[in-house]
Amino acid sequence: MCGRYVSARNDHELRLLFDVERRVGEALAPSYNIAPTQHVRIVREEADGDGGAAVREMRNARWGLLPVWAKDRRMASRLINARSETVTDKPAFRAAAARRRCVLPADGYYEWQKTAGGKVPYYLHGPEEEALAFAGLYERWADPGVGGDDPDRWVWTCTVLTRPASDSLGRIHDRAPVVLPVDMVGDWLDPEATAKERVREILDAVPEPHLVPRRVGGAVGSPRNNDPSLLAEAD
DNA sequence: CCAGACGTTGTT
DNA sequence: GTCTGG
DNA sequence: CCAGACGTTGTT
DNA sequence: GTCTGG
Repeated sequence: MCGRYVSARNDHELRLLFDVERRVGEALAPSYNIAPTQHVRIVREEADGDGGAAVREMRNARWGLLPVWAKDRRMASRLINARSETVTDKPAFRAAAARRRCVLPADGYYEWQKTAGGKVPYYLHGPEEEALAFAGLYERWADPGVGGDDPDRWVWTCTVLTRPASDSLGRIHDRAPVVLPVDMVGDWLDPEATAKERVREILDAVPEPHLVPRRVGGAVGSPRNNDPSLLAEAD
């Protein structure tokens, strides 16, 4: 699965990598230890009302989806992942699966392998440390505790899709994030693709990612630790 | 009809 | 919001 | 995901 | 043990 990840490139590099036309909101610092509920960068497309090309934008969102009906923020930390097998049907996700798909730019993610001796953290990353595109969903949640004219009323939230882990990754953990190949990002973000069958078709076409595991130190456990040394191989 | 859930992971 | 369970 | 808290009363 | 916060 994916409960902690790394997105260490700056806004400028991500804009180039993901063909982002506009940046909405303030730049976000790179992070080597993103935890649920924190702000992350997402890439999405805003449909052009006149049938023209959609505008691809990058903005910030909180990690942990809040469906429109959530009464408060507490649900978010349990909706950090959505199973790709059922995402088009589950009440919490299906509206977003049809109309609010996004990508979460990443470099890799952390996974804790359960062993007899305890939990062992790994960092899983792309070959050649290439950038990854996690398939995600987002929502705009109206905070009932904030007045109707306050811009803080609208909270953008997001979640990462998961899938069964491939055999090699399965030795560490049985679920993995859905990683989109570069040439599938456009399909995933297309706001015109709203049919459940089309969304399923795209997901079913995502190939198994080739990710490289690296054992890392225990410091990654605390979200307060956040620097490049977290990625270093442990002995 | 209204009330209550709506999710994932992991562990048992 | 929408579905399920009572 | 892991880490860290987990409570009340009353007073400032 | 279980929930909340990051």
